[in-house]
Amino acid sequence: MDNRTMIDNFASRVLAWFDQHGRKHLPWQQNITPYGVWVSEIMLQQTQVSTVIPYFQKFMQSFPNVGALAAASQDEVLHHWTGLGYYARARNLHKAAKVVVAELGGEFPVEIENVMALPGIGRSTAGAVLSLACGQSHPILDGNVKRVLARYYAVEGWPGQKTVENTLWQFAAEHTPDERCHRYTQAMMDLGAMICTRGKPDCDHCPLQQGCLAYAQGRQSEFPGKKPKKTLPVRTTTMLALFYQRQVMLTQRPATGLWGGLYGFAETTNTVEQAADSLNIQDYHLQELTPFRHTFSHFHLDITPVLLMVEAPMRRTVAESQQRWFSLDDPIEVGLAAPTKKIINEIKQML
DNA sequence: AACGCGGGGGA
DNA sequence: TCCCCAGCGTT
Repeated sequence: MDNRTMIDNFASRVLAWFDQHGRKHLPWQQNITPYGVWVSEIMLQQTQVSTVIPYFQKFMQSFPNVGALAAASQDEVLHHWTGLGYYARARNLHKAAKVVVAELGGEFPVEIENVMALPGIGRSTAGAVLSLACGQSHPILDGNVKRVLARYYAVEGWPGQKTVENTLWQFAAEHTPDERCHRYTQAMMDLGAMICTRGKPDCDHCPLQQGCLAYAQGRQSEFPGKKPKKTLPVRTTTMLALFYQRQVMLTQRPATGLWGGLYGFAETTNTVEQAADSLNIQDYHLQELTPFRHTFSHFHLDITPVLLMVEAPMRRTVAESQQRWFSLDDPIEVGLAAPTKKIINEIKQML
């Protein structure tokens, strides 16, 4: 075990700060349930609080409990994730809900090993849910906590490196108290989000200023260490917005990989004429839309969208059976990537 | 244009 | 076990 006091000096300063300044009125902090905290933590994994809030509220309205989520279709779940990004999070959340219903009697597990066994939940998210929703004492290490600890201890190196991450986990565990762990977990996230920010940390109001090595050395901006950067390759694609009687044709993408399970426009790296030919389109009128760049973590995608107004809907081959026509007059209730939505909006503007 | 974000899955 | 992958908002 460890030899930490129940609440060490570090933790007590963090907790006292939280009592005064911490966030206590976030939507997932009301009527706290493991399910609600779980959903919020998954949404928060790569996304800031202000972005998450409206998504969380709509999600919880549509899927108020784990049973409702498990019973929903994947399209319905991805639709609620449209615009949030990292769509594997939604697929894993949905998959995990089905596991909870099918194998755990609909009860979210309370053993950390069982929580971590669910798809999409690792050590940090498991610790966050169990401490925030169940009052269990577990450390977390999200981006906020990494920043706070890397600065406090002047931890050199990029946290994506295993050794650096292990060091940070050790510090995280060392300070996590047995008592008031729910508030401590929330406090560390708030501290990173509100005080110990990436750009301009507000050290004057930080409860950890005393003892912070980065502050003492005036090196706040050097921690955490930066990810080694590489120039992103550029890929190009032409997106074909097939248009017929105020409807656009979208195709569901494969379940895994980029934009997995989302609906998108037909794409080609050939000419529009060749693409139209291979889609069995005989007569059409072409209109150029606004090209733009969409950037992923690994590459830039330069998108040339074209509006392809067809005279008749093509017959579909078996391979194209994922194709569906969506009316622009109705809400599109499937998952859409941001560029797809952007193109649809441009088309709507023109109508 | 650069940056940062948790976890999955393949090497 | 390591390393690559992923989509946005923010700065």
